[in-house]
Amino acid sequence: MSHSSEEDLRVHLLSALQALGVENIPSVEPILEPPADLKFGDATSSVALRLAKQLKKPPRKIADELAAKLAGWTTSVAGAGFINFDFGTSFAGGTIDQARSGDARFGASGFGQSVKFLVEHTSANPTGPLHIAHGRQAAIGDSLARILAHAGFTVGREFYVNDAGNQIDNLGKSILWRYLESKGVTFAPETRGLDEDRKPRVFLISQGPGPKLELEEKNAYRGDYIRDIAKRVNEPATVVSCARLGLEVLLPEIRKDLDQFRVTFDKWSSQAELEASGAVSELMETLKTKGHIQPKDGALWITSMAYGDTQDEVLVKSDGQFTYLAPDIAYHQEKFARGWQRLVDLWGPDHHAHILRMKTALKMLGLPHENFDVLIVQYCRLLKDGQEVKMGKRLASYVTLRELLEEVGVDATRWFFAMRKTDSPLDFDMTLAVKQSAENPVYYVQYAHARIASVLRKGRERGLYLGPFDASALGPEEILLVRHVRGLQRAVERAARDLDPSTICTYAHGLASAYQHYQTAGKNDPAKRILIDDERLRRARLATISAVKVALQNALGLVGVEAPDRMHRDEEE
RNA sequence: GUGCCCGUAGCUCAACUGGAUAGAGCGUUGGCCUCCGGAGCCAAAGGUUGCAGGUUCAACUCCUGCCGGGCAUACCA
Repeated sequence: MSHSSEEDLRVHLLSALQALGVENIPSVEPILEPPADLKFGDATSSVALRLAKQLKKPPRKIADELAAKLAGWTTSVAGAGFINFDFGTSFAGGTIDQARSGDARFGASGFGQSVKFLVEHTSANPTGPLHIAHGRQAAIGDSLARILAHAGFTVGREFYVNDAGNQIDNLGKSILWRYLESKGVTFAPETRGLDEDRKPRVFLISQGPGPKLELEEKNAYRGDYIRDIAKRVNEPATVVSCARLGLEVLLPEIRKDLDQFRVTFDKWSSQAELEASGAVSELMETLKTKGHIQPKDGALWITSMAYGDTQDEVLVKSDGQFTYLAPDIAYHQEKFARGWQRLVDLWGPDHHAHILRMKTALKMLGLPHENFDVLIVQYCRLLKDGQEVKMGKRLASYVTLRELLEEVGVDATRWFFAMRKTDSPLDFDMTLAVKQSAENPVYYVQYAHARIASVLRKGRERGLYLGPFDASALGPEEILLVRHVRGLQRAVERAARDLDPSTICTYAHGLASAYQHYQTAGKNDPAKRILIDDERLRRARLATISAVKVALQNALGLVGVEAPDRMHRDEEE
């Protein structure tokens, strides 16, 4: 019982291996692993399987020999030759203490070694309200930042504001268009030339006297919010002044939505400011000096193909304007310059092809491109009444994040977005989420937390003692639960390593399920009730479930979901 | 054409980077509330992990080749 840590076991196991005459131990690592199933024990080793060839003995025989040399440890040999270790009740008791005293920090880890890790996400064009695809990016990006921080990284969260470029010009034109309309100016469509798809380009042209405005129809923002902003336009109205007004109105709205969604940022980086600082021009000079720029057809291209990219791309258009790529490269260069050691961006699937381009550009600049990752957050299909709702910023009808939150709530929305791997498309069935909200998986986890809170509450109401406990009173059912609790740290580390918040959802659901099973067992068997008369057992059980409560609360917190102490079902009909 | 991603139960997805009997939810069928919250639990049914080879003690996982699907391949951002 004196041996309680994995480190101790590892040391013993190593000497046991040497005693068996094993050479080159690194070749059979890992010698200790988490068990495939928690009922097997606290740790497991499959070295015997890997040593069979080297030692020319059957795995089970090797396992038996190893186990015999591990005096003081509770071992069992199972399956093809696995050695399982049971660390006993005092170890479990220690985990409970850690959970209860660690509180919000429980499950944290030194995995990240304080490496400075910057998460850039959402970065929606400030040309309209956030819609569902942005919501998914925000949910995943924010959860990822929370997870990385818990895993021991020093984390920054940044929103890149695309407040320069064509789309801002189109925003200004769209507002001016609606403003002029409200002043009685009429617009007539006019067809001119062909676009890249060989379809006619249609322009809206202002008629009659007064200021002239031409707006390509497909570039027009048409939402009602444009009309609302147009009502606030002051003279003299220009495309530039309208664009500025649009940004002044829309950015705070975006911020407000994200705030309500429990998503916060440390910095809002402005593309316009970046360009004004001269960083983009400097970047162009650097690339030219290094010989990575080539003029073609009046434009300036980055010769990324020479660095293994699949194609070159334009940085400066023939009209002298930057494409989005030039400032974006400068922005990433700046992130490293500000001291961030690892970068992760969350992008929409339409940016897929640009991952390689950005990595190549960073490589050309001599920056650590291997420390730059992009998560493609796949589109989210919104279903309503069994029909797919078409989305798109330039369509008049789409569902905004705000509308979604009003109908479904923050908790369910955040969970739903985080529960799937980022790279897989997601079907969000709104009708189901609203009408049958009780079946949403997030409630299952929250319910487990509320049930624990309820039992603890009952205990207090009856004046029962909830303090220190005797770990030796922990039974197999409690030990199993505690092993689940202890798994939080590992789940956090995995999620951080894979940059995948869904790992936490899977973990939380598993823990909730284990708890529901545990508590329900007491329904059929009074000897298994938590609030049992036997004080020694009762204290140990209350301590166990309060540790489960901490783990559930922290796991939910990592994906931005609240852990309520009470839940009330809305009666239907 | 090229480059990425994906084929696992009727449906939506897991499977802790190569380990033990491939697991959950929804749906279907059958049980469980005088009792710590039934938003729950238990049980049944449902699988040749797209196909064919290969690597090895061990393959959903790695390699090769097919088949099928998705996305991307603008002087837009």
